[in-house]
Amino acid sequence: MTEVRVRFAPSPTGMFHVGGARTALFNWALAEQSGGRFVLRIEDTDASRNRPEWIEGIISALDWVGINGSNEVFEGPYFQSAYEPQHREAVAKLLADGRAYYCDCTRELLVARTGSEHRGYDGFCRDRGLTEGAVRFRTPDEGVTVVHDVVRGTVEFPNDAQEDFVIARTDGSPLYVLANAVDDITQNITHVIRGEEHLGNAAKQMLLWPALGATPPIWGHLPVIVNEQRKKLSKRRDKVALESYREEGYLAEAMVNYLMLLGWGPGDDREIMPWSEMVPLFKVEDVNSASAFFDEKKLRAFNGEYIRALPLETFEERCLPYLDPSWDRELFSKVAALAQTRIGVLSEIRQNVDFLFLEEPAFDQASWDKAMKNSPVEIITGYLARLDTVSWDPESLKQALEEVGTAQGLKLGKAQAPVRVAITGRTVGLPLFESIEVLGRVRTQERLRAALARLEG
RNA sequence: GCCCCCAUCGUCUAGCGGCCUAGGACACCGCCCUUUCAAGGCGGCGGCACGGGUUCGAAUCCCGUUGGGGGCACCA
Repeated sequence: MTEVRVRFAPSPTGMFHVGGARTALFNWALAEQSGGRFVLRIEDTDASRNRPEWIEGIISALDWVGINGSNEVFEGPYFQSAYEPQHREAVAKLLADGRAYYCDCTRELLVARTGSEHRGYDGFCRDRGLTEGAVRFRTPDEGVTVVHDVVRGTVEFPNDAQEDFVIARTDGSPLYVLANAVDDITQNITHVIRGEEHLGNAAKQMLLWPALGATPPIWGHLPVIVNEQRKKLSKRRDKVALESYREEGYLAEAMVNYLMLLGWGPGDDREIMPWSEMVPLFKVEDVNSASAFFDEKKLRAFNGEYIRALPLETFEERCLPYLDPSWDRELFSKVAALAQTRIGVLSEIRQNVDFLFLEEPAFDQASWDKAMKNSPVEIITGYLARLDTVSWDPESLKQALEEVGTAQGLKLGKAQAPVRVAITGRTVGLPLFESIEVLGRVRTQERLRAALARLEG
């Protein structure tokens, strides 16, 4: 069998998004498992909508999920704009072969003639023998065009519903369907695995490939990823940029794992699985043909798993970007392990440990009110009284508060609340006595006194 | 309007004619553990859209209905 050559062909018209990442990953898995090639082709032929930073974004996002040139499977990136001569050549060939013809009908003229916005082109210029204008591909009038799709099976398109579509503008510049097919042909692509929105293009390209003297590739159209309204993820409405997830503190490994499971499963009951184990198991044929909802809750759960699996030191390093540079690294190290089981996204590290570094804990009134319900003054005063002499370890610190609580008829669960808020500013957080131990005697006393003042003030 | 795709718990999926009393995961709800919150353990809730066939037998095959979605540019 010939080498598998897949491609991923994004157009740089915005932030790179999760749907694109999944498509890329599926292609990447295919190439990697077969020892084939993954071709990255940037489809930058719409200059008005392209921006260099979007191209940069695509490359760095792919790199983040593990798709990059350090693996020999990777080929490119190629830029579609560089191949315009070939595209024009193909148009010329189609024209010369009589497979395409010039057309000078304007949109308005066409609508006027057919009496409908939706009837499509009527073939008016087919035999007018024009020598300039837009170029249309002559489609068959009867029969069906069959697309054999690895995820959907046999899909038939009636030819009478297929208009003679435009392959080059009046100014001679080639259009997407044509350029895309030409590039796939010249780059020897064997499998075109892309989003479902291209299924209609496959019907056109199924006609184009043979007309250009090539055997059509194996097609595979992946289901779209949808939002809670079951609509295709949109850059406008939805949080789709891979970069934003990365910034929030999602680990690439978790994102990759989650994305692969959107429409595909390894077949057994496992879900958390490293890339290396998914690759040999992946089959496009097994990809679900129904659209899939992007569930950030589940992504977050996956991310939590991956965060907890990190060696402590690695975890600390990964947290650094979310902490102030001025914050003492050693101090952070003392509580990092306690925080590791408590966050689902790296950025959440901050609210867990900030009390250690801030001059004054970040109080919010609601937490304060909630915690200062049961004899807070007595508790804090009582605890303060013991802090001068108590042995400074979690167990002793706990015992001391327990006793103070008992004196007020409160169990530890209740008694710790005012102290916790006084110390950390929050009602939930890391284990209290470990936190106090790390904070230190002096700062702890200061905070308790400050809380007292606030209670009495 | 035309073309096309899709349909298993709320969500992602397993299932590819009998192993299904439909399995797992996330979410949700209990309980245990417990200094809060997590993590962990145990348990629970919850689904084959509907109607016809085919078959000894259908979540699995066929048809229809309904419901979702994608596409119909001299964009990509």
